[in-house]
Amino acid sequence: MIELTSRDEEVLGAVVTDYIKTGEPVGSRTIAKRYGLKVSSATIRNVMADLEEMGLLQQPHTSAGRVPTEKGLRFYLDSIIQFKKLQGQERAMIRRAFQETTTDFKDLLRRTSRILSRFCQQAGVVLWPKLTVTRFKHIEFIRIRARQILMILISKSGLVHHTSIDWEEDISQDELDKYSRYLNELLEDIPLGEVKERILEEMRKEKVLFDQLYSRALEMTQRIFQYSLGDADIYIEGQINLLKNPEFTDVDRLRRILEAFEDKSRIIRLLDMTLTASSGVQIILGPESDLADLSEIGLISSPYRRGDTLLGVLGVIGPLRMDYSRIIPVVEFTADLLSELLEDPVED
Amino acid sequence: MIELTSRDEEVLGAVVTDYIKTGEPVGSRTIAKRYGLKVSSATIRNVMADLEEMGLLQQPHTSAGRVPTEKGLRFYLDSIIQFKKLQGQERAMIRRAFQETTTDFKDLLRRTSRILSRFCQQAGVVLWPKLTVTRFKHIEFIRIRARQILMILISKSGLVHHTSIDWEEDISQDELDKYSRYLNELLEDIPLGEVKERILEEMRKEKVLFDQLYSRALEMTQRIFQYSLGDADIYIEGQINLLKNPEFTDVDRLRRILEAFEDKSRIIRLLDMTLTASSGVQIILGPESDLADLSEIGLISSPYRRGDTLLGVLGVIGPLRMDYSRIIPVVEFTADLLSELLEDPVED
DNA sequence: CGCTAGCACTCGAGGCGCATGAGTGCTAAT
DNA sequence: ATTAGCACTCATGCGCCTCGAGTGCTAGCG
Repeated sequence: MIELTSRDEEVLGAVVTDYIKTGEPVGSRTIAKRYGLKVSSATIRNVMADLEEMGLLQQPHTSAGRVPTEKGLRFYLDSIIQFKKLQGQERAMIRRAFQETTTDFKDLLRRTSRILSRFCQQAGVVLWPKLTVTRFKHIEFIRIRARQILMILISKSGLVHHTSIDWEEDISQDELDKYSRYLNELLEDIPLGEVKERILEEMRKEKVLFDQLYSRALEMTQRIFQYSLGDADIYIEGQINLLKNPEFTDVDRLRRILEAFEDKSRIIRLLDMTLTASSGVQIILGPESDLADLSEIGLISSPYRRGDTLLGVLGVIGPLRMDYSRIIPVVEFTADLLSELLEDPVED
Repeated sequence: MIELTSRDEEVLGAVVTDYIKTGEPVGSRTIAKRYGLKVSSATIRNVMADLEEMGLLQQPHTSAGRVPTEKGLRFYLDSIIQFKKLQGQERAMIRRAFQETTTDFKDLLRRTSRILSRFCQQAGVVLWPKLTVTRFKHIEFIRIRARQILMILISKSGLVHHTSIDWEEDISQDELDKYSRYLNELLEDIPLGEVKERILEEMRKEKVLFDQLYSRALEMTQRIFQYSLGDADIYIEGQINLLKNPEFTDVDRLRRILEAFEDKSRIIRLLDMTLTASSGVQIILGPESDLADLSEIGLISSPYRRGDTLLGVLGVIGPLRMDYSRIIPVVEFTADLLSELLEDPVED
């Protein structure tokens, strides 16, 4: 563990703050003048030399100012940072942005992502919960044409999921309706994660009991649950904001990053890392993530929930140099707000 | 109408071809040497001077080669261009890309968009058809909680659309089921575009006939159809490919364009322009579109259909300087392929 | 009369040198 | 321990120059 005197911390804090603001290496004079330290620039220089030795700062070249290293940034985030409290006005703005709210779940998440991106001027991201955490509400089979069946699954919270499947034999709509009724009863209120087991269990019973009348229904459901559920998905919005960061004027660098976004599984893994941790805002700096091509970005994230169950994670992705002191409160507030919106008004 | 000698056309064609390939202004020598014209560079120079006078070419600065103007490009596209025939191999590749096909409609369109972007190394775009062209198949109301109802609408082709609405009074699921049954019968096989009228008509009847039993169902449906349907949507994929074009290394320019993409209604309008024209590949050059911020891009598009009905438009968006001779066949082929995939295998 | 060879001219791109100044590290004095 | 002072470093920007790709024009050729 690193031990710093309070002056060291002040200096490190000042360097990070200034660097975040300007994007330029910070010199000793600037700090002595602008950050209310009661010492001369020469002293600052000595301190900075120490910090450099500790690996918290670095010099792009000999005659330039200092820039925080990733380690220095991490230390700043862990120990020194002071948040800008969110103004009532800003809170109101975010709240208002949520106002024109559809009741559609996916829309809500996408909008959240957009709000994050707009308020932080970076890319906003929302991890869409695995379906498995929600409870079964309703299932419906619809015969689209011969041997093609559309299945619609609705969760208790109003999430709609649909897949169409090809089935070997043609099944009439009447028959399918029977299946629906049967399954709706069978699966009532079961968490979607447990449906598979429930079905298996039932299949064993059925085989013996009433002559496989519904075994086809069970098999069908089984097959559907096999694939399409399970996997999480994400919404990334406002990637264009990343273009505004001077660090990404280099097109090649930017492209590498956006290409990494293309492959969403990477980002999902990144977000998953923060999902395990029970709560609060988390920050992952690219280099810590061990994910190639993501080394130049940072993620500020917070889980959101409905009542007691963790649903997913939302956050902001930007360059390592971003205004953490402002974005962190925004992310936190947004997560709270979203959780609040998801709270069932009346549960019955 | 412009009249050109065949040599003029050859020269113009060569300039455009070379410019498209290299992105650099083209000099007279290059053309004389590389494009099999049997005349000297001096002659070419004279021809080019003529073409410039006609507004088909222009010079970035006095001592540079020529670059086609938008007018020149248009002329080239209308009269001179020769398509590279799509190799059987390429066809096979595109076909294969479609292979791993979900039966989900939206997925299919999104994938199409991605395929276009990948094969043309530009942004792919697919206009998602207005729901109104398809026919009614099934409707279902589900009570999510008190006073919140989820409506699911399924079209004959397996398209799923859902919205949730807040209703003033609480309605029991049993009651809602009645509505569903009633409406399913009432609206059977009606084009979604005509549902509104059908409902209005029915409302008039109902009011008199059986005591407004279903008037609530009608009103509900009415309200839903009011909003959420009707509007088209698009999938744009592979915007990152645009970064590869040297004309977009200038970040500001790129940002303007991507911001224009953000506001999808603009692009929709652009695509709509080509939807009216009954068929075949169409090309719109940015400056012709009268849409601000889109002046630096070109669109190559083709409608796709199911059987006889036009469903939507797909295409490729890129800089004005792109490889039309290759992209046009790709777009055409893809549109055909998609139409083919959408063809109902067995209609019943 | 159309084509071409030749030539003078234009002008952007890129390389070089130099001055500038922000910033450093070190040393000696307080 | 802090600071003033100084010599040193090096990226940046500017002016200058050269180079060469490309042009337009003119005169001569078939």
